[in-house]
Amino acid sequence: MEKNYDTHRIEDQWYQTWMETGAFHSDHTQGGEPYCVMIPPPNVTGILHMGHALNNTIQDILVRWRRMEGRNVVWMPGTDHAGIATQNVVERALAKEGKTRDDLGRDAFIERVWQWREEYGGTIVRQLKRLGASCDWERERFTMDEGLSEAVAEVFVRLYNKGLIYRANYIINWCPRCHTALSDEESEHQDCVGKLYHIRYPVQGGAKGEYVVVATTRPETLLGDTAVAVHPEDARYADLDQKTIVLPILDRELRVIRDDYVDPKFGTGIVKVTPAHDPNDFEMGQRHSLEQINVMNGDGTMNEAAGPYAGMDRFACRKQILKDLEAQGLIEKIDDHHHAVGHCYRCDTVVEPRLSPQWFVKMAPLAEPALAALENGELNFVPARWNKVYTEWLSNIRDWCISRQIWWGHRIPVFTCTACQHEWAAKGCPDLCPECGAAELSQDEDVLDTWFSSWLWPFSTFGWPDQTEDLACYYPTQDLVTASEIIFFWVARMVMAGYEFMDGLPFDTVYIHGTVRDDAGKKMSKSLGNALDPLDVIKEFSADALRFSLTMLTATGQDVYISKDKFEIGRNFGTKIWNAARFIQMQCGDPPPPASQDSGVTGPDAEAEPRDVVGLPVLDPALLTADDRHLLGKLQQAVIDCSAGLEKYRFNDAAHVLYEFVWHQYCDWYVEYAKETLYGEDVARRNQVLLILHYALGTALRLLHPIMPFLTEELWHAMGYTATIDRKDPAGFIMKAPWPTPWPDQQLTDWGVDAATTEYVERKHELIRLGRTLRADFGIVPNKAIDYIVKPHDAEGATRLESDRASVAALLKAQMLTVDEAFEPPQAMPSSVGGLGTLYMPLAGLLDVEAEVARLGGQLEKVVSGINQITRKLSNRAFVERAPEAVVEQQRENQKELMEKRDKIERLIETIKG
RNA sequence: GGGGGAUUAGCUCAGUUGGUUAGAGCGCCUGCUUGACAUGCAGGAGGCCGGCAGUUCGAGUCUGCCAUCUCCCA
Repeated sequence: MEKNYDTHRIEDQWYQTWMETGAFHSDHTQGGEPYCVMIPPPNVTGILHMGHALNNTIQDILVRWRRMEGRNVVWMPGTDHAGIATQNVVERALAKEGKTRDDLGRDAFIERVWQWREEYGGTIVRQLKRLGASCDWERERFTMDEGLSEAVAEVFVRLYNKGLIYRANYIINWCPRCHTALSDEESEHQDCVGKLYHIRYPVQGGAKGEYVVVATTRPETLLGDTAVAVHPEDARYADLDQKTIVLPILDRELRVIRDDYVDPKFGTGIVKVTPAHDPNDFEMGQRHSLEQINVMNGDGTMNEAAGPYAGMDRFACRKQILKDLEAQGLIEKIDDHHHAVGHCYRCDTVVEPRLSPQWFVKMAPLAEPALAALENGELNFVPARWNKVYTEWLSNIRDWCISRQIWWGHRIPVFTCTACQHEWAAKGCPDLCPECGAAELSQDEDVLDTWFSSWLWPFSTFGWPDQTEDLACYYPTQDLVTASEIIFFWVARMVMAGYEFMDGLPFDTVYIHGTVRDDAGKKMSKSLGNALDPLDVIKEFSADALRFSLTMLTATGQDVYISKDKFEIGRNFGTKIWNAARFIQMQCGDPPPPASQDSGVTGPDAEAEPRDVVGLPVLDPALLTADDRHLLGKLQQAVIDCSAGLEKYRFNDAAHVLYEFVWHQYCDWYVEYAKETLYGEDVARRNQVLLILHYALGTALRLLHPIMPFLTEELWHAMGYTATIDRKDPAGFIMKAPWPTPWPDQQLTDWGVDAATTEYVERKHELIRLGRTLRADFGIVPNKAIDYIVKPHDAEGATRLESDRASVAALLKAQMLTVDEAFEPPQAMPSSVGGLGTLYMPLAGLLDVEAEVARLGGQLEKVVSGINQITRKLSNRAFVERAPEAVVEQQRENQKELMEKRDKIERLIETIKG
């Protein structure tokens, strides 16, 4: 093995091999319980960002883990057509050529978008591959594919015929830049400091100069006012009921209406009503049969109805109108005002509420089963707090505006007969009117919201409306992994579609992960310029490092704060594992492995026997030391804890378990103990230790594979843990190896892995640390050989230590280590008290008595404060009486132990003082 | 305005149903080119667990209020 491993070559090579061998593919003919995950389809215009990296790392962990467990796994990949975003991108490209989409015409423009997609649409998919995502790429889908388009049309026609789709003149969110309606979810509210303009509206027929004051944040909309409103019980304006108001500038006569909507405490308690430009005013207008006057064009300029302002941009108009009102003395005052303003989620333009004919889906009937799914426990969010968010939204659901005034997307399949005006929905391209048989038909010009195809993703991707065998096999899927931002956009709607069209929910668990932020807590975004490009991180650190670091740092559902140096965690860990493996291989004396022809990546010698690290290791209990047993116990615990972490979606816990086991238990302690044996003469012992080293490494590699797929696959082969020499044989892939399971208790008992041994080794570690600290405290360089004496506290410790002397001596770099239960220091010497015994470090020359007393005094202080705490508890009668027996007993034991330790330290101090 | 989340070591964060003397990584200090690894090894310092009440034998953990920061919805 090479001293440093070439991450990029290895990662590229393994991904290619996995792809070539179809390792990610499965279908209904494969055995095993199905396990299916639907990728949240990224936008085809998208570029991989850290959010994607986290999202897909988590999915890949789940998928690779379940695959190793023997499940029949499909991870369905694909992209969505991102109607508005993609159209924007292509329009921008056209603009550079000095053209608009209208110059091309609808068909040519769509052709152009497809071209763009062919050329650039694969970017994010390639990036996901760099990350190591084990998607079933043979199944890759696109929401504009023929099959998915058919599903969209099928669904539209069904809902239309059921009466759940309707067209209405309604106030929608209009993006004046994209020239299209947006759904409520696509209009993002941002807090803005605006102005609240208080404007005087003269009263008709009142005293001269009588006026009322209305407050508005959008003065330009007053041109569309058709009434003013007050609260029905607001006595202040009782005299207004018989009067009318004059709209400034246009001199339109306005009715005074009374409506509950008006908050008498806000502003002056009187509001202007603009039914065509405000959702609340629209509803008031409905209730009072008010005229709707649209004063704006689709591009945000004022139209003819705006009179003198026709043709001006809405914001220019606002300025001018204020100027004009000011000139007429009609501005009462202008206050600063904080409010939330809708912005287009694609282009960040201020959204304009606008009256226009749009298509809607009636959501209430669809929401019912989706709500029930949560209540009856069929559906679960992890973490559970998202249950409430989902429930709230569904309980107050509003109809979904699904029409978009753009060209790129699924065209609304509604046709109108020119002859008889019959309107109907149909799949495909009907030739004749079903009513009158005329051939002159027109199709609705609008296209559907992109999410109208995404909400069908869990079944349309398997060929629905055809009842395919794969659909029957994999639907419903199991886990959905996504971010909270799209619970409304996507998750809830998929559940609704599942019940409506598949008679059942599309997945049972929704894991919601946090948002990736920069280390200042800002959401990472391209426009803020704080984005870390995952591809750069992969280049600098490796995909494995990116994945491990993200996993380790992301606590369940919490936001994760990232900066570049965080990825050192994963890189360093990878290096550590590589070197541990390299060390073991060096001990085996295997001839240097030959470079394979194509990749130059090294593998095991063709002559070498494969090493089985999957089956039960054949260990001779008579040859096992306490350290061996301790490690086996720790390995067992790591297997249990790692699986438990994954089961509970606590990926950071799983990562921590593996990090702690590999780095600290395996490398820091076991490998160091092992060196004594490996460099020694006892061949039987040596083989035993090598077997454990290999076995533990092999098991750790399998546990790590879902998080760090590349490094583990490479080492699996380089270490010869596969039965096949051929690196392209899937049977030899770690990704196909079985997931480690705990040994039966009896096995551990047979090996002598028990609590007493584990505790002994923990205490031995403590003793070694004490010895090293003594060294450090007395300025003795680490490699200077010195003597130590241990005085064990009891006979059992004495026996264990005596037979284990060599291992302690080695790790203490001791020239001689004496175990002596009766030891009494002939002179004052540095010492420390541990759980196993008292450790002495004889020093040549005189000891600084005062300094040593102070040092031991420090230790004593800690112990005494511990005793005080426990004693306080135990002397509390209520505690002893009411706390569980086991807890009290534990405290008593701790107290006893600490007191013994205190006594020993005190005696040491006495001795030294002489 | 409604709802959620956060507040623990200098920094970034764990801490699952309340129960050992509260942990990790990074950073910091000291010493090490020890025959896997300086992307490393050994040792060390560093915490009134945001504040105030309450429940309890016992609170970082549960409840209420307050403060600060953040997100979602209107």
